[in-house]
Amino acid sequence: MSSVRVRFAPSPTGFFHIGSARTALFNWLYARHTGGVFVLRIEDTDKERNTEESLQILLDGMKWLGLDWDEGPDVNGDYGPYFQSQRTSIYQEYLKKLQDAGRTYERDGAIFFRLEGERYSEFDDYKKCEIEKVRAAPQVIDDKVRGRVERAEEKDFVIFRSNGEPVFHFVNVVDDIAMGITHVIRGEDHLSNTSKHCELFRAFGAEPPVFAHIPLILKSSGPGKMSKRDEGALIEDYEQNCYLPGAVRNYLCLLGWSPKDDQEIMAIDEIIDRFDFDGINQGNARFDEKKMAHINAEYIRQLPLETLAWMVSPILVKSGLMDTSSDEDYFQDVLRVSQEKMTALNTLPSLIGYFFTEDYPLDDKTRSRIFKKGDPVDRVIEFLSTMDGVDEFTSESIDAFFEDLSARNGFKKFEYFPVIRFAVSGTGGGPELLPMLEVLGKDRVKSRLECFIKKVS
RNA sequence: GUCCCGUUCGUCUAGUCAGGCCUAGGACACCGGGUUUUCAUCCCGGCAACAGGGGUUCGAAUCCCCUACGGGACGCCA
Repeated sequence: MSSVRVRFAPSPTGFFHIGSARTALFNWLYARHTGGVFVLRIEDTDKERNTEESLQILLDGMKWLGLDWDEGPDVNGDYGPYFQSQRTSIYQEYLKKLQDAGRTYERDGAIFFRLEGERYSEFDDYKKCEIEKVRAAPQVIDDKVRGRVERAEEKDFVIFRSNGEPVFHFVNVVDDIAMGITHVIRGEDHLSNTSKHCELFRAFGAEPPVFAHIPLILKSSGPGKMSKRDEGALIEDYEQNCYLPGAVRNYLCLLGWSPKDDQEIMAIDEIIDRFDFDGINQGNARFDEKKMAHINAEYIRQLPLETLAWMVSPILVKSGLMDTSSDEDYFQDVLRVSQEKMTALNTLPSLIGYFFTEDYPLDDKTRSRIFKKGDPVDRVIEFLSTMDGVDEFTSESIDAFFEDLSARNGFKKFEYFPVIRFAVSGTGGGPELLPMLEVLGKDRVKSRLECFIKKVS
């Protein structure tokens, strides 16, 4: 039995940031690795930004990534409620403890937390004014990622605003105590807050949890950490763009954590098994959309055909290429020959669209390439006029037919292939030609070739 | 400005804690070749890094110090 309790404590802001998602992921991985409990706590004290919709985006994102929580919204636990907006009485109770201990005072209507130590006054270059400082004892944390970090807080800080609401540092610590959180895994941007939090833990007579400050995700180019405006920063966009959640999750695992051998594509169970603090890096990681796309492509190509089919079907329906009455066997055949060429699901309408419509566009670049030397249409006419001789329309028989044709008239196969591909698909790429022709079927190929001849003549 | 954290190919990283096994490994990207007589797949090859300077040591990517650079925090935001 494990006693580990970790939490992810997002505040709903209307989007699910990739950095938050990775923090959630690392907490989740650690909980699953240790057999501990993963708590989802919603920090919704900022009333302005917290709407029902914002919460939904967050929960959807968590579910999409497969990060299930053991306690939190919709999942009852012994430490609820899990919305900070519903915990005001708990905060009042804890505030009273500090007040009774003489660790608070009021100024300008706000309640401050009083540090212990020698007080003095100093000009603050940052705030450009004289402020009261405190020589407090340094708080030493034994960070699981960074090792020993020592920092002294030097100013009293607000714990309740003048409007009566508690601030982040206060609720965060109180909830961690009240919810029995044992390990706090969060972004490095909180490292400097940790001395504040330790002061509070100690003032409450509680031993601080184990801290692990994970590196931040930096924008792919330019300075600074990833912000919501950067390309690829929002989890909901990946869902929108038909990324596979497992691929996104796999990539996120690799940003700031390493299994230490050269493995990259890993099943989630294996990652859970191998995930631990010593695999977490100290340096920040720069986001790389190309690598993300690469891992997504690997996942797509490994997908079982049935799974691929139900993922792709709505995409094609949406783009108007397919409807519910479409031929299921044909659809599966198309996917079977095309899967190895796929790199992204949202580009599928352009990659395999021609399988589903007779009104496919002819790519200009390919057209000029094919028509550069001589008139290849003759070849199409020739093939069309003799293709009735092919009984079974399979890769093998079509291949044999071309061999035969070549032997008779002296043309090489490659003098037929490009133009025939172009004629039946309008593109210069795609699956291997012969299997593709087989899937399209004799009738479709024949009528497309006829149309093509009319179109280009 | 003050405090905290960091720094290995363009990028993610292995190697650092326990100094010799490192001629520094893998992956993405890029470049070249091949397969596929197509391509956005696949295979092979190539390019490319220990931030700089001082120490310690027989020996330093690895330990120590300094500098530079990067990141973060310094809110009655979270």
